[in-house]
Amino acid sequence: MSHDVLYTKHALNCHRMKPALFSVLCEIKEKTVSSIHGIQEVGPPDAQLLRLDNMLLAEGVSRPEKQGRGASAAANAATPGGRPNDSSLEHSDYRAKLSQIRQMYHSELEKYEQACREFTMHVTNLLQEQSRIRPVSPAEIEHMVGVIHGKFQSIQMQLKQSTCEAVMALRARFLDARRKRQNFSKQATEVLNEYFYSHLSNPYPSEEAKEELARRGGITVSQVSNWFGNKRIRYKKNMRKFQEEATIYTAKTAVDATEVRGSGRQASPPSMSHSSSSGPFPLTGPGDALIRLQTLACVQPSPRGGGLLAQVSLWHNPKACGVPDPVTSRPGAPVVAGPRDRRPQPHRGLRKLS
DNA sequence: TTAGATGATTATCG
DNA sequence: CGATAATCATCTAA
Repeated sequence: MSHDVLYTKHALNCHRMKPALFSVLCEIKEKTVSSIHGIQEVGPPDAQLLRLDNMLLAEGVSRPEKQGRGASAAANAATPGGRPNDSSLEHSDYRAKLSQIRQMYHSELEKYEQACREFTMHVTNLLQEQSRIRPVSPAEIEHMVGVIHGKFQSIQMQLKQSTCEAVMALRARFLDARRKRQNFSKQATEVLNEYFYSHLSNPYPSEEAKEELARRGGITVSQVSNWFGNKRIRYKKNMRKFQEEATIYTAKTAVDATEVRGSGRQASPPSMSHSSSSGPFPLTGPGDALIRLQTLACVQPSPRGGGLLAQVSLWHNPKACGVPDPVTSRPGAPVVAGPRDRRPQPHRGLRKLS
């Protein structure tokens, strides 16, 4: 059958009317060429594609499949605070999964490019073949190639899109700090509680105090802020739960004070290199004793409502002492929406990758 | 295995 | 912007 094709083609090429046919085709083409040029839809500016490319590059999914075997393992230092802060194990897990994604991405990309090349070649050959029968300008071939590349590029964009989503999910999975929360060290909680209970009347450390606490506890300043935020709210929520802790730490500071005052200093306060004007920490204010009295007042069983002392203002908020009001608080009440409108919160995790 | 403790995040307010 | 209140997700002791 291919003989037939070859034969007809050959016959056509040698036909005596061929030049005439060719010129007619040229004429028709001349009329329709404007419409071809009209289809100049070559491309959206591709801001989206650019963003995807940038992100893939930033995540290390694109080009350089770095093979840093051997030397990279030793380069894992401790956090500035002190503890080793693990992360090498999960980090390797993360990198393994990222590498998997990258492999998939590259193999798919390679497949697409291969297919694109083959298809382009095929079409080009076809057009060149036809150019002997009908007029086909190089610009037209160029245009066809451009169209093909555009199509394949849109396919690649889908690939990049899904790869980006996979990487984002991976990042969210591993980088969400809540997923690998670690309790603070004894030292850190000690330092924080010490400050909190010796400043019960105003447990709002200044920025410098936060830095100092962070340094002494081996944690970050924002962790100090988080801790104080949590502590204030939870202490206020029910103070009876913290009574024991309070007595422990207030007693501790009291003992420390007497020790320091009595024998010069035998138990050296943890390295106060920071002898600024305000000193390490301000001494206990006169209001703290009162607060402790409030605590004790709340602790008393006092079966009917909180004690009278419980109404004294605590920090900024004049209400709420440890004992929840039996009238207004309904532990078993149907919590449909709660006092705060929590929306469905779609896609927890895609935040925070700037 | 589970309930409570706890560090971090989110939404909202001044 | 920092504080608060609620909530999430993990850790830990029983």
